[in-house]
Amino acid sequence: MDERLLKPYDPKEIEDKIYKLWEESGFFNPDICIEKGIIKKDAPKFSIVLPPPNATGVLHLGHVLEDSMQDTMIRYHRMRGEKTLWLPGTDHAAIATDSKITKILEKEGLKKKDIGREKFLERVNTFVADSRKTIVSQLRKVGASLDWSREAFTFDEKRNLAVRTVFKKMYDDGLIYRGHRIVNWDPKGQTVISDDELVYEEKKSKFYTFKYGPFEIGTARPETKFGDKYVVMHPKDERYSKWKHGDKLTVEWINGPIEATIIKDEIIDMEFGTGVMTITPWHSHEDFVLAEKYKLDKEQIIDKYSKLLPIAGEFAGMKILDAREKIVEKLKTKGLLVSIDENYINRIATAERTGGIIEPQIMLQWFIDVNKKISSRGNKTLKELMLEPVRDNKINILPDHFEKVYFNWIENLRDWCISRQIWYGHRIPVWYKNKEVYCGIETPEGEGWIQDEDTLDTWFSSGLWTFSTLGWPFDYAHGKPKKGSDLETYHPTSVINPGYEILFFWVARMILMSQYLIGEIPFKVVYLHGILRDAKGQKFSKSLGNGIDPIEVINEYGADALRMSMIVGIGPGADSKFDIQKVKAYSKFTNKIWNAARFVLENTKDFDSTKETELDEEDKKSEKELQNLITEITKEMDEYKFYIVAEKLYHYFWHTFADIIIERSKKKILENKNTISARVLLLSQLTTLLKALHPFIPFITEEIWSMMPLQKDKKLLLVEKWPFDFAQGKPNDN
RNA sequence: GCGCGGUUAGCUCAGUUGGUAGAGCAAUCGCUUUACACGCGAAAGGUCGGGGGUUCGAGCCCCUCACCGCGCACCA
Repeated sequence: MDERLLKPYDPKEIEDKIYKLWEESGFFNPDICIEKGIIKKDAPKFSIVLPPPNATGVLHLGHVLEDSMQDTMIRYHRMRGEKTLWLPGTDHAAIATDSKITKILEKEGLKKKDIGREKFLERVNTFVADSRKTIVSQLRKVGASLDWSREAFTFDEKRNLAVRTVFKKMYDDGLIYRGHRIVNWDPKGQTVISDDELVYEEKKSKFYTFKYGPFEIGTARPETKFGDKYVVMHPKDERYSKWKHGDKLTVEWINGPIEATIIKDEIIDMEFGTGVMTITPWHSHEDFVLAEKYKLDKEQIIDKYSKLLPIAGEFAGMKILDAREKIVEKLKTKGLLVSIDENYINRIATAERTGGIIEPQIMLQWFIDVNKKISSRGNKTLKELMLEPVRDNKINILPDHFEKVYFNWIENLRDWCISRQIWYGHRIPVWYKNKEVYCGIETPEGEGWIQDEDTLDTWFSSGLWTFSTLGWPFDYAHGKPKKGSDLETYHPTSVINPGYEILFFWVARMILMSQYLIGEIPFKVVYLHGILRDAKGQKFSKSLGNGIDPIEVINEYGADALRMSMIVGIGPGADSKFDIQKVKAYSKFTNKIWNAARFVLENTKDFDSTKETELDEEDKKSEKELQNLITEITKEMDEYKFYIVAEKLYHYFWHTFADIIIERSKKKILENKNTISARVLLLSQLTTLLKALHPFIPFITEEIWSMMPLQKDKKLLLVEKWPFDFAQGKPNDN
């Protein structure tokens, strides 16, 4: 017997070695599989692009969950003999990375502004390069069978070209425009962010009621009220029926009298407060809409640094939070304060990445118009292009109920603000010279052109990921992928497997970009996974200090055990709790497999299974039972029910193969009765089970496979055939 | 306010088209049985959140209530 089996199972000893073996075989690359005759050239294809981890940090357990699922799918399809591509990459994560480096600099006592754009970007690039190396090595540790020859980065040369190309096309189609709109300004990060990057926090705050001429108005933000000169009420509110739309009156306000205008609009909720409000169009989204509707004046009150502007008079230059109480004090002195409600719950918008309190501002920014009809796409809007494939089931979202969530998001979608005032990211490919504006893929010829300072929302480049990774440049002139390119072969991809929290950020944007640019869906199935929490059900976070390094877990229990714990019992879209006990349990399972293999190999040495294959009745029955299981799980694999398959295999291996079949064989061998039948069955079952288990626990199955006394042209288990004959619709005979 | 999940054994969760409730972990009892004590065997544990309905039959379908979680909108 193989010496390796004499020792107890130690994953640490074999996993790195096995991964190297796989990598050296080249079989992660489908081209090599075809070249070496492993996979037929005309085989069906199966492709997944890895959701690129942010190049700001290290892999966490949530990544491992994602990677385990995808690797399981990829390995299953590769074993089915399909042209299987799993494409790796990392994400430059513009804002997240920019703010991370800014924080690191701050610790060194340096300010972004002081070191300048160029130096800053150098720092970022060094950091990102390191981070990417770490991530890549971690992915190997998990056993991810990614085709490293195709590794991409959302901010490398090719992806940058893709970004510029798409930007220009959208610009030429009039989908990208620059304009003054109300946006979410993050004073802390000093950039604009999109609606999706907001996080709302509920906070108890004071709600003030002030006298405003004959009316009483409420506000939680007195510091925005300096320029309020429009009083809005519901046209049907009888309390105010004596006032007509457009009436003017003079009211005493913070810094003296103001001429106010009455506006009647149904936006007002008569039940709320006094049923009267004043508006601040520059710093409130709803007020802005109203101001646009009636063409009202808009005036800026607060600057980019959250300080009051000269309109605030004596308060000018003060930080808004410092000014608030003082303004209230002044109004009180003037006899204009009516009441203060201390128990008001305010929802405050904050920036996801920096935590800064958002100040709505009217600013000149770049947007993508989601409601403009696109002639090259059958006069459909981007909204429609996003909606249709999901509605028409060309794209299947799992679990199903997220389709409703997706529709709900699209219905409420506004134009997408894509410009950011940070330095790290794809530069907007627009140049200015005096009043001339040039948008192009390359820098314009001639002197004096100055490029737009802004960078793009990181999700702009992420949105291109399914196709920017597959053989860009694209045949732009014909709007088609180039012949024989990866794009033609592997797009649309088969599955995308992100967490549901980025359904809008990413999945929707990929559908938008792919539908618009190449007129094709980016993927057929969206298999959403849930959030992985700690054993108590809390989110993993730095502030809680509950992070667990996956590499430490792998070092202790093995990647197989960790992977198994991430698959079993975790259905699509379901949040799950990480419990080290579960990993421990599956490390026992790998140990069990190891020992069962030891028994089988010990009892089948010098045994030629090809000679005599007659099984006795009970062994035939067992063989049939396993075949039934294979048929069952093959169907379930195709239905994305990995969480059930993994459990069934676990259960069969342990409680049927080990507990019944091995025990029965001991008796037969001991009594020297039907020993051939017993041995044949042991080998055949182990062979089938190793294959079926390989997508889930690739390391240990590969290691045992290498010791199996099978035919001479034995391949790596990685590329062995899945034990089901799809042509005949029944399990393979071994 | 609109919408979506969840509530099943002490814990974590499965439960496919409705047909006498399942797994893992934990806990109990007994085992050095020659692959494995990271083991083996045995037993124990649930009125499937409450109420109502459809059905010969409901964890599963319908209605309703409660609690937990999430998304979106409003928030003067």
